[in-house]
Amino acid sequence: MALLYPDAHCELDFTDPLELLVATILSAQCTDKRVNKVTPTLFARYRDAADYAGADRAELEKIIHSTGFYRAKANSIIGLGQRLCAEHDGEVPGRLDDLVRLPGVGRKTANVVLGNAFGVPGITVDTHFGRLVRRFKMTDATDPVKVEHEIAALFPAGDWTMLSHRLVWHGRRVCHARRPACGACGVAKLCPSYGEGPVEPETAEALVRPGPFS
DNA sequence: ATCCCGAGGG
DNA sequence: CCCTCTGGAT
Repeated sequence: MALLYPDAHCELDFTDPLELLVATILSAQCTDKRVNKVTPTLFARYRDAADYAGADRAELEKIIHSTGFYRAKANSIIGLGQRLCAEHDGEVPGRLDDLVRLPGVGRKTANVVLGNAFGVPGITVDTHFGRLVRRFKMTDATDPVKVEHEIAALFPAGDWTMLSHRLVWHGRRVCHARRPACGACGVAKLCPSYGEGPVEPETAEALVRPGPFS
């Protein structure tokens, strides 16, 4: 597949596994700009897993407050530090099984870390990606695992980490949730949702209508 | 299925 | 004012 947006990039450009992991936890239900605003302070204050493990809860919450869900995120991050120290020698594990068991780390976060910090090609299905896929009717599934399999079948030997970045970017900047910019979309003509305005995945017709990949 | 939570856009 | 934001845990 042609690269639709050559300038697509990951705003959270961290190569350090721990920083990337923490930043990704913060990014839950939160825009990247707001995450980027707190990470300099955060990473200056806490440098390794032990720092997070022994963090003062109130202080940590204050630093990450503006990212929303600060209580749950602080819990996750402190618990994360403790678990890394107790079970992983203070290092971020590079295996999916281990990552997903960490507090505050789900499938999406784990895949981001694997792909970007460990170079493991993986598909990252997030809210943007999911919406885009449903609109494009690559699948009618909301199950991330099923979506990942569909994507894998469409792009067999590609760089899935970069592919995820590009499609996430596309979902964010073009295929908006509320009012998609179909005029700026390179694949609008291939999209079954195009021409009838915004079509939400819940609309049964959109799921039944034949598409280019069905 | 529901909760967690603040910020920014239309 | 209402919706959405690179989710995860219960």
